[in-house]
Amino acid sequence: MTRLEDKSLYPVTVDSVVFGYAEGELKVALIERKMDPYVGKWAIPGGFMEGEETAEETAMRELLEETGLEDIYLEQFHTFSSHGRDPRGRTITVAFFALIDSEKYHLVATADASDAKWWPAYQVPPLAFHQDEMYAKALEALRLAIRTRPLAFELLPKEFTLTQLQKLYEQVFNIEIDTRNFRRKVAKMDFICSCEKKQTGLKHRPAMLYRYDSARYKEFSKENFF
Amino acid sequence: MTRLEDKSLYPVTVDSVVFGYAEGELKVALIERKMDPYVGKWAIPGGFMEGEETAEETAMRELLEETGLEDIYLEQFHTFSSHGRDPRGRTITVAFFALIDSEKYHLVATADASDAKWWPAYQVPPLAFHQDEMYAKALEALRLAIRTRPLAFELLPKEFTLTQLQKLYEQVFNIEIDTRNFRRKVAKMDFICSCEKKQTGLKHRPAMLYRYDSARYKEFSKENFF
DNA sequence: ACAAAAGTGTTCTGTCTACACCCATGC
DNA sequence: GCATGGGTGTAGACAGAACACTTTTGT
Repeated sequence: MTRLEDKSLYPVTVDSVVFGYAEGELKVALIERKMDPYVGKWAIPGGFMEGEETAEETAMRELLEETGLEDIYLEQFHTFSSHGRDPRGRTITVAFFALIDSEKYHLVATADASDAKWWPAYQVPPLAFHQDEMYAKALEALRLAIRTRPLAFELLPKEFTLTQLQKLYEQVFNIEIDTRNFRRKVAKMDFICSCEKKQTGLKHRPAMLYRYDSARYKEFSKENFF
Repeated sequence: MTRLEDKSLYPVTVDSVVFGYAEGELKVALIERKMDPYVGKWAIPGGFMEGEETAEETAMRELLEETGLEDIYLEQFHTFSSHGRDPRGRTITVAFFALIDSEKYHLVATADASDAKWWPAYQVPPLAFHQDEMYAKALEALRLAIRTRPLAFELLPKEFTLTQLQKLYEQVFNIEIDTRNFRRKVAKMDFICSCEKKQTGLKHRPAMLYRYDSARYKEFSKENFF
């Protein structure tokens, strides 16, 4: 039986591209690096796998350490093994995207980060570690995920308006959607159901609130979601 | 600057689920293990990343070593980091699926494999290393890839008939397709074009041969392919 | 002439698109 | 009453589903 110790061993890092949605805009959480390499540069949060952790555990730990985010939807989208990404040497990087209702959480810079903030998803600064390709892939993966599965709701509060949902799709896919056609389509999806109450405290006509019902979704089975 | 040597280091393996298509059936290439662990069991071909290889390079090297396959379409679909897959200890496993016209290549068992053969994709034996979950994910990834991108052609010879293409879709998605509707749909895709010649040497009416034109596909841009 | 697979059209139904105005609320 | 965003219907175009017979070749 071959021994694992005889094999090449590699440092493994886990990065998480965290998407949020606030003020009608798709956002991404980036941290400003406190340490070398790339001190002072903006980067996708992440860090080294340690001990017996799985990649998912590393992702959650690093997010908590660097941004204060917790209890967040995570999904793996690619593993990078090319050279030249980290000047200290080659790493294997498992990349995740994450989704969160960013109105609810503000980012807290801790540990390795000197700052952490939400950036507009279509105006990100140049990233450390040549993460620009990773970010582009994350956006693609986000679009695919939201087109094929009911994940848009992870970016919204539990109770949301149809206008919020529509604006979210418009942001994610960078398109304009006709309101009437959109609402007709949503009406057919009976897992998006009315809370039978309205917004309050606004200076205009209040909208009906809706919620996503995951149990009802399971009955419903279509190839494409949006 | 932190040093990479201070970090936890992990053995990395790369596995490739190779799909083929022959005799009107979707197939998968498996190897019979020559060595412990799981000696004599069937497994997805793969092995350890070595030295400065990227994951793609490892995948190609292992495929050549274990099955004799070369020059094959490869695409990453998931990275597994859970415990309990290898009795020797925890590994990080980057998984690929691969596509090949399996009529053209016969498998050759070499190195770590005592045998290598094409199995019907819907009748695979129990797999070593708890790879059953990996195989299920690979099938899902294959379906997604073929639904959204023109990859079916990787499984066919350069020149193919529409009946072959239809049967391939039927196999991959486990559905029946109406011939007339299928052909009408294909007719609209002008990147699937006639070679203006027919099959020869058959004992029945010969079919027109078609080919995939990737240059024309690039013009054509639809969200879903099939 | 027969066996075997190739190839072909029409109708119906449901979904997508385009498009403009009235409604409810706070101030 | 006005500013702000919420909410609604219809007609035409297009795409997907259902369905059965004729054609071409080799033997």
